[in-house]
Amino acid sequence: MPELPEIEIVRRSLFKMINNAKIINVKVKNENLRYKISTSFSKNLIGEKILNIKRRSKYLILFLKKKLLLIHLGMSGKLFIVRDCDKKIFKTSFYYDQNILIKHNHIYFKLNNGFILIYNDVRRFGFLKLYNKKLDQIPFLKELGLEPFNKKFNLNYFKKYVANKKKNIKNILMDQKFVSGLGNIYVNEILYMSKIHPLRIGYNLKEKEIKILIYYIKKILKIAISKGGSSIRDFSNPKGKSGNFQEFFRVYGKEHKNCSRISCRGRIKRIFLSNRSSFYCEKCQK
DNA sequence: CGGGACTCCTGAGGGC
DNA sequence: TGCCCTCAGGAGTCCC
Repeated sequence: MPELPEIEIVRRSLFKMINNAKIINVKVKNENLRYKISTSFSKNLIGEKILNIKRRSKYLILFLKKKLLLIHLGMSGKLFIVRDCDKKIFKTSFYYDQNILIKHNHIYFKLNNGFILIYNDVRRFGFLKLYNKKLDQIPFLKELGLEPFNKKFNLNYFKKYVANKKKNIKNILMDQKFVSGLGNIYVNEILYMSKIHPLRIGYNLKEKEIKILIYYIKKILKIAISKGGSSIRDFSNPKGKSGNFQEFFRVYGKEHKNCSRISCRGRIKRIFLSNRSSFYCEKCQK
């Protein structure tokens, strides 16, 4: 599901509602996520207070007193916050919200502020891991490239990385070791806005094009965050509110439609790169 | 190195 | 109605 803007929306929502809360109970309904939840997971979390909530790339990090809880939502992971008014909620891996069946609740965190935090994940590609380490010692985070909003993510960094890369630009932008937080939707949108073809080879990019790419990477992510992220299928923040950046998509999912640029009106094509859909305008993306 | 195929998993949507 | 197929905001591995 989620890329940087969606994770940032989730983080802000969590921060408002559960920062400083104490975890008073944890129930694991299904330990078979991407990585198996360890048997000591609940025991190690009960009694801990949430002291801060940060985002790095597509990861959420809950800071506890001496521990860190790392959360990755994979493709379909969600965090819900519900009022702790239904005593039955801990007994099942589903519940009804306004008569809608919510399935695939895998972990419940009962908090001392009247809320329950729920980890829900249909496809179970996401994971949660508890660490006694410091942030800079966590393997998943150590390998990540720069955040797009980091000042060091600039022309020099980009040029240097791309200089002798034979990779195409789509896969370069998708590579979390280069720039972290972009995923399939936003890379499609960024390349479209930059008028750059997804198959362009890294070392062939001109300085001017790199500048444009950097500009749109930051700009599109910022706008997406301001719109509450993208809700195609069913992304929502932990309070259940959807984002609406999907209404502003210019290419993603627009195969066979005309380019939205009035001066172009070319056709939007779809190709597959590394098994992922790539949408682009065959006329204006060079 | 790079890219394609395939893996994890469930469900929505289209075609017939 | 149902069945079969493809595809899905991620990311890793294996193979050529």
